[in-house]
Amino acid sequence: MPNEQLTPHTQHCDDCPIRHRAVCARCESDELQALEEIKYYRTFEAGQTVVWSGDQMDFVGSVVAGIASLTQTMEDGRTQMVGLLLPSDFVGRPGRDAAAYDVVATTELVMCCFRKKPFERMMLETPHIAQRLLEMTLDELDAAREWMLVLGRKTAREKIASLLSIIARRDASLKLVGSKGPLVFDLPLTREAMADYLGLTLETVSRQMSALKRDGVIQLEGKRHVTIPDLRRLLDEAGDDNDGGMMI
Amino acid sequence: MPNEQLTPHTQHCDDCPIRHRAVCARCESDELQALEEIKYYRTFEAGQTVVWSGDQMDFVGSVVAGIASLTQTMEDGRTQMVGLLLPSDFVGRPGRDAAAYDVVATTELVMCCFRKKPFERMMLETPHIAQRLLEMTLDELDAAREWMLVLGRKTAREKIASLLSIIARRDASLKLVGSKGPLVFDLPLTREAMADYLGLTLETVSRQMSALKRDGVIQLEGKRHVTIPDLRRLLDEAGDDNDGGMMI
DNA sequence: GGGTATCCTTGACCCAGATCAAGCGCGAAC
DNA sequence: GTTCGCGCTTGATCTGGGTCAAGGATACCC
Repeated sequence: MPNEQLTPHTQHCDDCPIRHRAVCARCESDELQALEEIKYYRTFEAGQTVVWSGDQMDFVGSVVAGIASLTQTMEDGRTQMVGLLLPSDFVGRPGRDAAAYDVVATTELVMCCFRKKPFERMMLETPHIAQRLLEMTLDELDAAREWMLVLGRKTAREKIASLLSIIARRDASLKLVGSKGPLVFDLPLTREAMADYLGLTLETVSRQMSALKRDGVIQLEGKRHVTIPDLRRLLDEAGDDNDGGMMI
Repeated sequence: MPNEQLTPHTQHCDDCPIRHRAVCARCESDELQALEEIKYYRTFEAGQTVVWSGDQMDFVGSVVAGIASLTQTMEDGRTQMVGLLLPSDFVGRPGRDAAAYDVVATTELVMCCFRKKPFERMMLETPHIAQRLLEMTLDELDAAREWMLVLGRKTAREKIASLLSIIARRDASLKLVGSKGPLVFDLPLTREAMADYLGLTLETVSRQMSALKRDGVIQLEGKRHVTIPDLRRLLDEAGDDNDGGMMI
């Protein structure tokens, strides 16, 4: 049963929801047209694997709607999520054949894919694409490094608060909500996925979520619906010196 | 008292030791000449800070010799190293004014700096530079993600083994040593710096180094001089499924 | 209605690594 | 020589988060 919100975007770049944020953000209309010729859409259900680490990848692409995760696994089964892919994020690496990570659809997912070879050719000819990809990759590198601080030095409580504030912020930015008033959103991750992202066990995630609820930092309805009455407070709990200015 | 090895490289790009690996790797000779006009060298002593997080940065540049570290600090003093910058690695982000991290010289350090504004202008005109920077940034992103697995899921012993194998490998690649025979190198990091990189305390680092020595995985002369009799063994200890093929 | 599967919570206990503390080795300064 | 300081090691103890185990809540299916 395909979600109504997810199906309409399978046509023209002009009315694509990620038009101004994805790799194609800087493209002129003729460049878009060229992209349109090598693109195709794919959808995945929650839980489906998009690519397996080590597999041949003959496409790269953008997340149009939904959330995917990038995961690394050790032989003994320990796993670490190394990236959360939100709408407009880029998947795959031009110039590389095999996928370096497992990519899994965390929610229902729509991707705009480009055949790899033609895309690589276009990158050489179209500076606008390479420029935008560089910018996005630098942003991701910053995010990865911020996450290294979370993984290496923060307590379980701070880790949870960090994750919640990241999700709250990007949610507010998508909904274009001002920074005033309580933030409300649905957690797109299971407790286990949160644990994999934070380098914790799911039991610890559950306990700390309960603790933050008990202390009034968050409110929970059901297991997934979260209200943040005071973002400032949450950011303090996360240990961020950051003032929470929506810097997107 | 400047080190003999470090001074000679302050002249022409042609005999620069990182000519074929740095941002300039793909540049033609005319492009190099343009770069040469906006470049200057700076040297730092071990322990000196190159830039403070948040400070205005009016240059970007490459590490020519020595090692620098990228560090993030929380208000309460907890610190996490988020990158180890080796010769040819790039420092700074085009299009950003303020430094996002502290950059500290871990050993004596030589940097080839470019004035930021002219460099940014060149990047737009010279695809070879932007292309190479993209490639390097993607590599760094992979390294950061590999490190997220280390920080999030590995034990102290595995963390130490992971760090040693990274240093051993890049050292072998610089010295162009074959993968046969024991690897020998000097640790460029104090125990405290290792701890900051690995998300551990320096006591734990010390204990695990002693344990790896006791178990014959490494040999130590003094505190810094390390011999790896069997790289395969070290990689097993690191929990890497990786077969250690020198992929540089 | 009952069965069962998934996701989550909570409790009891344990252990890897943090913390606190003492002391070693060695080079530099005097 | 002695003293100092720094980087490191090692021991004793503590504790945050892991592990093991037992349910609870909700949804779906028969």
